[in-house]
Amino acid sequence: LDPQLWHACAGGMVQLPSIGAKVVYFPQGHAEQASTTPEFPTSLGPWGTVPCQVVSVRFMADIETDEDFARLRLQPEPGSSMYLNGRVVEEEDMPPPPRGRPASFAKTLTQSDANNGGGFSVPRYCAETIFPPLDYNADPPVQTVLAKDVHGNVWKFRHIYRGTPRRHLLTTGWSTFVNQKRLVAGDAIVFLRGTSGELCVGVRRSMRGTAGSDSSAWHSSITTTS
Amino acid sequence: LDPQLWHACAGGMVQLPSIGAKVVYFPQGHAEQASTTPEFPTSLGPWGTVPCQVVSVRFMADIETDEDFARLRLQPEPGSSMYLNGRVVEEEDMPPPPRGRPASFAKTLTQSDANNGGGFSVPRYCAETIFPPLDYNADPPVQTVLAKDVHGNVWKFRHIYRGTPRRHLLTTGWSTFVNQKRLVAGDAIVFLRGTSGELCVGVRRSMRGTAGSDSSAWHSSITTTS
DNA sequence: TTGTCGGCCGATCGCCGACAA
DNA sequence: TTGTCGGCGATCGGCCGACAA
Repeated sequence: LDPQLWHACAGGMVQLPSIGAKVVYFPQGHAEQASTTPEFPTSLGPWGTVPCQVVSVRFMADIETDEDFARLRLQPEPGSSMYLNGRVVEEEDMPPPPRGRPASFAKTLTQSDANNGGGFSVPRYCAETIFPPLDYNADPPVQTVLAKDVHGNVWKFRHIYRGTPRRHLLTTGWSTFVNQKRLVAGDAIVFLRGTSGELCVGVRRSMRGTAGSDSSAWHSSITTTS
Repeated sequence: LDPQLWHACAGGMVQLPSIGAKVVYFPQGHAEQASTTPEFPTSLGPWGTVPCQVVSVRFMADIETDEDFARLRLQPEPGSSMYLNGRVVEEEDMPPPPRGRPASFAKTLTQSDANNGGGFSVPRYCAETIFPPLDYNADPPVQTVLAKDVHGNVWKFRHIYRGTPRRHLLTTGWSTFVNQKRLVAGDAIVFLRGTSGELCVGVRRSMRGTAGSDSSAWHSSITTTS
């Protein structure tokens, strides 16, 4: 999964430790998610913590909801009571953290965007900087836009520039996308132009609703050490 | 669950032993359904069987597919190696097996029945003997038919007698039923008039399709002794 | 008697510009 | 610049009798 798209969907508040970073693992954070209370070794660190080192980071997304999450593999530090052995673990081939962020744009869906029968009102900035260039000499200016989601599925949208005053809209293909992704007003959509030039699309769901559901409500159990 | 509706859905080929009947249990039959191979006591009866007596029979239906099944509680016979003790087990309050079968009718759905946009062509015999009496003086003769499924849910159908030549049809409400129950051509529908006079409806799905699925492909592991 | 078909009518979907925030 | 609305044309669901198996 493309780390750029992952970060664009996760939002600017989300920061992940790099490979090799020293972190502190709170088993209690995971235990609160478990259905049965697990047993912990008695001698842990202060407040039941485990000093660790990040050995791998995987960017993933829920197959159902597209919800972003990351799987971090941790190696307990030699000094800790949880230290197992010094075996070498595989590192994922991950591009160096991009300095200049790729061109991306996020918009929270309005009622008109989410309503069936409506299209998607594309903010001008998004259409002009993220979407493929549109031939404004045509009447009306129209093109087909292809965008790949986190699973690699390609979605097809009709992008038209029309109305008085003129505005950018996604029409045909949009309602299918909304229905398949089960988007509602308040959810956000992310468009991103990758370094390879291809257009990607992601979703970020609003908080209300799925609390108590299966795959939601995960909170980080890791804190980065200074 | 009404035993009459259960038998109507299961079909005439299905016979269940009565309470108190002597049966032979084949653990191997169940073992083939298990994900892991279970361990059996070494000294079973011939071919690994267990002589038993039926102590309870429960008529049940899958909450998702309406598929009929029965739960039989067995007591190993005192002579068998599996005999545990002589404790009394509860008997379900079950009406005595009805001698004269209640009025019921089953029809395999045609393409026209299962197609969206189509209604359900009611065989004359079913309409005249199972459905509530229709006022043929009205023009057209129309009534609302209510039928209860295995879960107690009530379904509403518009029953009309029309066309040239005249025939009985279910129109409004039918497509909703087909969609909710996910019926396709080849599946069967059962109408039954219970002894209390109320109309019931059940489904019997065709064999092809769900093989390999979760709740299907159960075969009996019990044989009645002579 | 009843399965399938085409006709037809109404409901819904979805594209459009008008307007105003 | 863009969110919402009413209009309206295309499509679809679904009720109908005709016809034939």
